[in-house]
Amino acid sequence: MTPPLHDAHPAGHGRRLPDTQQGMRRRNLARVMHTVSAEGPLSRAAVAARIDLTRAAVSTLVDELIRWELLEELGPERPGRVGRPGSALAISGHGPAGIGAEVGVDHLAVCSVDLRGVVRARAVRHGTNRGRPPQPVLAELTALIRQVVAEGEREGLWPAGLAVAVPGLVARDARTVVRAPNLDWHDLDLGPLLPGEPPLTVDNEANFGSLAELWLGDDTPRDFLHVSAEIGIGGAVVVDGRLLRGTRGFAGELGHVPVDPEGPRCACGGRGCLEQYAGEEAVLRAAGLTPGEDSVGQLAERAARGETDVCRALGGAGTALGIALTGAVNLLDPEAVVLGGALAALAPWLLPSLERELARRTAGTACAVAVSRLGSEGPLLGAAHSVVRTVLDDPAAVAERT
Amino acid sequence: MTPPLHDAHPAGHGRRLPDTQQGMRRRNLARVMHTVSAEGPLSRAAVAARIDLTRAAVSTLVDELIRWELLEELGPERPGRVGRPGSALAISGHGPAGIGAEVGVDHLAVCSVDLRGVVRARAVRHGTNRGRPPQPVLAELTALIRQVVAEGEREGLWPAGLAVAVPGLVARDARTVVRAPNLDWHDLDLGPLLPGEPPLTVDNEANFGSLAELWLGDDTPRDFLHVSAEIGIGGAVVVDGRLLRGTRGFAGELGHVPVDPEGPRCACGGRGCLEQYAGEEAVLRAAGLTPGEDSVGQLAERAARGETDVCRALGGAGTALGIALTGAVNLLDPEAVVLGGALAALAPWLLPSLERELARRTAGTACAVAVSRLGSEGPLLGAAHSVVRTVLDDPAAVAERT
DNA sequence: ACTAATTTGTTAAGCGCCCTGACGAAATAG
DNA sequence: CTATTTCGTCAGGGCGCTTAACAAATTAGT
Repeated sequence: MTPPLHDAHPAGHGRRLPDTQQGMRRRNLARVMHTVSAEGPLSRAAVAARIDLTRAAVSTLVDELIRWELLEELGPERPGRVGRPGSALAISGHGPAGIGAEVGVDHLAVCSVDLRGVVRARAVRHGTNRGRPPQPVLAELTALIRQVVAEGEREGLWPAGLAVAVPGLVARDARTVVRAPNLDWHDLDLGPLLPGEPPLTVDNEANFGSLAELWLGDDTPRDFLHVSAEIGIGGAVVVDGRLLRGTRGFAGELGHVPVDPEGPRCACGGRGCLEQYAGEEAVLRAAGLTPGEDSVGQLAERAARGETDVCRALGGAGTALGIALTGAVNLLDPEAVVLGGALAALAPWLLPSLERELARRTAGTACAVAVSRLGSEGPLLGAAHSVVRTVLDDPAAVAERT
Repeated sequence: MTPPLHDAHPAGHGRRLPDTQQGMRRRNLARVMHTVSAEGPLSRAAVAARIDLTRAAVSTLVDELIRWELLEELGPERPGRVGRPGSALAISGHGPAGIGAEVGVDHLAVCSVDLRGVVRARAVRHGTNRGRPPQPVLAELTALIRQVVAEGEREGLWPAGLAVAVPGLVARDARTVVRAPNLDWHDLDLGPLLPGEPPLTVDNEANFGSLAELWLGDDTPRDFLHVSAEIGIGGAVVVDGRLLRGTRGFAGELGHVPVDPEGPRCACGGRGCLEQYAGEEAVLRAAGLTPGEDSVGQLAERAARGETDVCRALGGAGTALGIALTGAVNLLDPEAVVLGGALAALAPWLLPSLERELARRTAGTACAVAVSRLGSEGPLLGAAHSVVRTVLDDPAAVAERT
C-alpha cells in the first residue's frame, strides 16, 4: 500500500512523482519515513515487513536517509524476543523543521515543529488586527518568524517551509488572500510581504485546522467533515485522508449553506445561511450580549453558569448546525463530524440540539459527532505540520536542497 | 502471490499497484493504454512524448500490448510533416469487452462496449419490476446478459466484467443492495443470482450515470456535481476525476438534503427534504397529474404545450433544486453542476428558476449548470464503461486472465 | 535529381533498483 | 555449550528504463 501522498495545495511538492525508477526510489524513501514516523522506533526488518520490501532494500533506503540526517539510529533494541535484536530507527530531531504561522483577528502566532512532530519554539503577539493594513501586520509576523527560526537554528534546525493560516479564502496558488472579511484584506499576494527564504504556503485556517485534526487527532478517521467557527463558520471536507479544495479553492464554506430559504438576509447575497443562525454575531445577539474581546469565553462562562438566554442561543445555533450538517452528511457520508475551533469550547451546549436534529433527519444510524481536542490550536499546528508532511512525502527533495 | 490490484468498486479507485519494478511496468502499460484511448491513433513517438518515456521504452510496452491484442497497429500515418512517418496505434476492437446492465423500475437493459468505447450489442426488456421478487427479475437479466455476451463472442469479444446499475443504495462490497425502495429490495446480495463468470460489480445508477458523464460527456470537467432523478433524486460527487463514495457508500444523497427545515415530512424521517419538492411524486402532484407510465414524458409534453400548472410545478422543483444545490456548491466548490437522467429532458423548464436561485444565493460568479447529453442512457453506459476502465487501468491483469 | 535535414522505430550497452540467497552477528531456548 | 531464531549486510542476478547509435522513410533545399 502506497503512503498517502499529501495534498497538492500546500507546498509545491505534491506533484506526482514520475513512474520511473527514480520516482519509485523516492516513493519508497517516503514510505520508510512515513512508517517510522507513524509507528515509533522501528528496526529495518520491521520497516521492511510493513512496507513489503526486503530487508536488503530497506537497508539501502535507510542508509541514505541517515546520511541526509532525516533518520537516526538509536542503537540496539531491548531484546525480549529470540533472535538478534534490531537496531531502532527514529525520525531525526535535527535537520528540517516546519514553520507554522497564524494571522488571527486578535493575535499573531508562529511555531516551529520538527520532523518528529514536536513543537520546538513558539512566539505570540496579542492585539487586534481587524482593519489594520496588511503591511505592518505582516511585518510583525515576519519578526516573529525570524525569532522562531533563529531559536530553532540554535538547536540544529533549519526551516524547510513556511505555512501561514489566514481567516479567509485563499486562491489555489496558495499565496493570494482573495477575501478575508474580518481583516478587511482583499486580493492580496502575501509572497512579497513575508520572508522570501523558506518556501511559502498560505491557506485558510479552517483547512489547516482540519489537517491538524487528521494528523494529530486522537482517532480521527480518514473521512470526516470538520466544522470550526471563529468569527465566521468554516468547514473542511477530508476524503480518504485528503483535503477537498474545490476548483477555486473555496470548498468547505459551510457558513453559507442555506438553513431556511426564507430566513434573514446574509452578506453573501443569500437568505437564511447558517452563519445567520450560528455565526458569532448572531449567537451573541440572540444571547443578549454585545460583541467584544473574548466573546467565546464570555459565552462559555455564562452558559456554564446556566444563564437561560445564553443556553437558548447556543441551543438554537446547535439546531441550525444540525440542519446544515444533515445536508452535508447526506451528500458526503463521512465517518464523523468533528467540531473544532471555538465550537469545541462551546460543544457541551451545542451538541444536544445538534445531535438531536441530525438524528431525527437521518434514516438509519446518524453520523457520529466528535469534539476536537486541539480547539483553537488547530490551525497553527496544522500549518506547521503541513510543512513536515511535505518533507515526509518526498525526503529526496529536501536532501537536494542542502 | 499477487497483491490485490483493484478496488471492488469501479471508478478506478484501485490504482494501488505496488512500488516495485513490476508495479511500475504495469502502471506504464496503463499509461500507454489511456493515452491511446484518449487521443486517438498515435505513433509510438507521440505516446512517448506524452507520457514522458523514451521511444525505446514505449516500443517494448507497445509490443507487449499488441501481443495481448489490446492495441492494434494501423500502419504508416499520412506524412504531412518532415521526417519518417510513424506507425499509428489504436485500441483494439477485439478482445475484452465491458458488459453493462441496468435494473430499472420499468425496464431491464444490457449492453456490451469494446475497449474503444463503442457499443457492440444491446438487449432490453420493458415492463415494470416494481415490487417483483428479485429472483425472476435477475433471471431475466441473466438471460439478456447471456444473449449480449453470445453476440459479442461472434465478433471476437470476451466479457472482462459485468457491472450492474440499480436504483438504490449499494454497500461498499459492490455486490449487496442495501435498500432499493422502488423495487422493494433490501439487503440482497446479487452475486449468487447473476452469472458467476465475468467478475461482478454492482453500484447505484446515479453513480454510474455520473461516471458516464465524466468519461463520455462533451466537456465535462474533472470536478462536478451530478444530479439525476428517476423516481427519487440521486446525486453524485466527482472530485478530481474520482467518484466520492463515502464511508458506507451512501455519498451523494442529494434527495434528502433539507430545503425547508419546517417543510413536509419525508419517509427518511426528516422534514422538507429536496425530494418533497422535486421528486417525481411531488412534482406530479403539484402539476395535478397522477403517477403512471412515462410520467416524465407526460410532464415534458404538457410543459412544452405551456400548461401553466405543469410549468409552475417544474419551476417550483427548480427552485428547490437551486436551494439544495446552493448548499452543495458552497460545500464542494465544483466546476459545474450537471443535470442528468430525467432532469435532462425537463431541463428547459427547471433551469430558469434553478439558476436564478443559485445565482442570488451565491457571492461572486455562480457555479455553471450544464445539461447531460446522455440523459437516461447514462447509467447503462457508465456501467459498461466502468469495466472498460478497469482494463485500461491495468491491462496486465486481463492479460493474465487469458 | 540529389543531398541534407528531420523524424521514427529498433537495437545493444549501461545503469539503477529491488530480489534472491548466503553469511556473520547477536540474542534466546534447552 | 549448542541449536535456533532473527537481524543486517553483501554479492549476484533480473527487470525496466535510458543513452547512443543506426537504418528507414519522408520533406526541404539547390
